[in-house]
Amino acid sequence: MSAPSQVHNIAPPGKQQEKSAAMRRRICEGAVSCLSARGYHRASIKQVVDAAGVSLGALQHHFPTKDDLVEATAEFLLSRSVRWFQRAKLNINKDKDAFGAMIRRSWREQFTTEEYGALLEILVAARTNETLRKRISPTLKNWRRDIEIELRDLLPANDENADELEAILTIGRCMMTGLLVHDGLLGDELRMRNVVDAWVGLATGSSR
Amino acid sequence: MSAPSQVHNIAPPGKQQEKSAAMRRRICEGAVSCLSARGYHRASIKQVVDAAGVSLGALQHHFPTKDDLVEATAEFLLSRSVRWFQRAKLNINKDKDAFGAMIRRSWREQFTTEEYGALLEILVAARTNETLRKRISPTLKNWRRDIEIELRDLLPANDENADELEAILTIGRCMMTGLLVHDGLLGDELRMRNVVDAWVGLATGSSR
DNA sequence: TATAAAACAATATGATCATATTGTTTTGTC
DNA sequence: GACAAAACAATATGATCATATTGTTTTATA
Repeated sequence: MSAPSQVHNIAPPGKQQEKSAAMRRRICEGAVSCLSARGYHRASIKQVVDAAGVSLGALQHHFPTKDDLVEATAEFLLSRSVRWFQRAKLNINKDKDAFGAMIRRSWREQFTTEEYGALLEILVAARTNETLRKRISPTLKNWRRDIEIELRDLLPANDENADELEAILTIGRCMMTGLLVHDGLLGDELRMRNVVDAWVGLATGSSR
Repeated sequence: MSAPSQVHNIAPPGKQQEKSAAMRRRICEGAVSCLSARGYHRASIKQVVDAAGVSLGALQHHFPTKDDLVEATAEFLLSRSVRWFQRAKLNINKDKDAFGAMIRRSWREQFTTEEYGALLEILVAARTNETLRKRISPTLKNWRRDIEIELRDLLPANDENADELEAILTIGRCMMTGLLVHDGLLGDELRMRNVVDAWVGLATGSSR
């Protein structure tokens, strides 16, 4: 039962671990640009290798299967997204229309990006890939929870129903995702911005 | 300038054309089930051939390339969707909450179906496939226009702004699409229904 | 500094992909 | 019923895919 050497396992952040983490980040970034530019079904391991500028062996060492890579990329993207919301919240003027300002800013800086394009590819691919779906579901739930924690108090206090507040946040998130799928395809960016504005109006009840 | 034989081109709907149309429909239906079950990147021509129970040669005769097949499948799905809305509108009680009833029904019978799953795959694939995107964009625009025509007069007459009405319809459509991507993945159907209900509440202003 | 494991690299493999090719049957028109 | 075109069918081809295999270098610990 005694394990005296385990104390060494706690914090030896040697060169190897740093390099390893940097390599994993680099590969995930390559996967992101591949996924967003070419889509899931054309983002091959070979393409990721070329985009990241690493060898196939290196990628395989860190991510033995494609599902491993995609899962890691999803976690990479979702944790970055949470950090974005945490940082963005600090810069928001909480007095007037904090919620609207945050939604509009997240549309610009979160949804209409390469990163979210890659995430969309992963999410849609996971719909028809049970293995992948099971692997990213917990991460996805945590992401949703963490973001809702950040956004919750930006809406005017609603004593009616906590569920309604959560529904509003879900509608916004899903609406912007669908906007990318439907109208992003047609490329009418002005129209999309107007729709986002209209949603902010409805959600904050500015139209009475 | 005289073209006496052209009169024959107007309506010779012989056996061949009927068979051809039936075959195309059959292949598209096979493509739909493949796309929704396996996703775009795993829905190969071979899989479609097996699902539709036709030969590879037959498929190739009607759809020489995969893009041809996918484009035809998109048109097949979108025209069926428009017909659904036209039919559904006839059965709606126009007096009380016609809009909400229609949205809820379309969620059940349009969005949470194999057909919409297939369409979602095509739409997302088109985001990263310029050729496909250009081919289905016109059809997609017509679909949106036709559906908005059907839904427009179900909302309480809004004299404020015609754009706002269009925005509400867009938000609903995009929200339900995003709901499938985000929450459909997690499989919480009750939650999704609640979100749709919450949206109906917001859109029709029942929460004041 | 010896040694084992981690990290990276290059090439090989078998499966699957979209599509080309070639052949056969069915249909419409004269 | 001859004949051309449309419709369908079977097999072939080259590319690309994910991953297996094998070899080399770097790092950490003893």
